[in-house]
Amino acid sequence: MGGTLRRRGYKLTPQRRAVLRTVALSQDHLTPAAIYDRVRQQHPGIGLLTVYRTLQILTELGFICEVHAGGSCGSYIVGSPEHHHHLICSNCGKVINFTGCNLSELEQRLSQQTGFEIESHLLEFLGCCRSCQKIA
Amino acid sequence: MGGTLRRRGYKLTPQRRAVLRTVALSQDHLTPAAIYDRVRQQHPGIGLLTVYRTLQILTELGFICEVHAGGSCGSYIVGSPEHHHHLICSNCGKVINFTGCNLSELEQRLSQQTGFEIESHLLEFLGCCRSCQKIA
DNA sequence: TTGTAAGTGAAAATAACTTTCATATAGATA
DNA sequence: TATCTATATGAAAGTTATTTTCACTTACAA
Repeated sequence: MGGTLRRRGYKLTPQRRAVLRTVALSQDHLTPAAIYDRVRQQHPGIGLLTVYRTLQILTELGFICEVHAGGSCGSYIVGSPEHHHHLICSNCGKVINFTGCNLSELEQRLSQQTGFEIESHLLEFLGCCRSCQKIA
Repeated sequence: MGGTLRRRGYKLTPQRRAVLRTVALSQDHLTPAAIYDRVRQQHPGIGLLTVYRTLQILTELGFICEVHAGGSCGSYIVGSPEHHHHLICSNCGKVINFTGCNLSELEQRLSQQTGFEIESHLLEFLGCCRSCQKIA
């Protein structure tokens, strides 16, 4: 983490470490406010503003990802540099990362049909995880 | 529109008609505030609150869709009852609807691998439309 | 035509996020 | 290791987005 930050001109501060740690330790996606609450338990002085700033940088660097499906807009989950997507439990918020979306064929078709130059895609699945199925 | 609303216990008011009309006439995705501004030109008395409420109902009924990709969270575009997805121009915001996402194979694989019961998916492409390519 | 469930708009409240700025600190460099 | 400076921090205030409450109004079923 330190290396990646420094390479981009950012510094590795205890606050940033704490924010990433908090997101990484959570199974489910968290809002900035929820992250703030958790980080404060270990790091009482931190400001919500620092959390916002840090989330932005960590997203930019690919350490974390924002999720959208199921009203989760503006929540964050730990990420990985490789291209991947999210499968989100609509009940408990648990997120599973997966790779192999295989959308290049569809992208080509769309590009041909519309003349768009395709840059990226957003793909998320919403479902009910095994433990929530048992409860329901 | 009226029939669908009534069937669900909603009423067809001039405000609702105006909001849908505004979204439907736009090529690109609009925020609630932008919709409010446009609707007000034809319908000065309308409140922003009514716009919010209407957007919620129209989304629920499938007349409009919310888009997410490229920081467009909380913007709306006209929709259609059939299953479809969006291709969004990252420059001008223009949205094209398309069908045939063909994700059932991937859904099955994920379901098997994770035990999730998959409910839905969110798929959006971001690109640069033909007219914006010329300008750039 | 009338009754009523649903809808509206105003105002205020809350939530989400950003700006500004003085102070503090990571970490490069001497 | 000490110093220096670009970057980061936190407090406070400001802005934007969204929701709640409530008294009044209206669509539309009977």
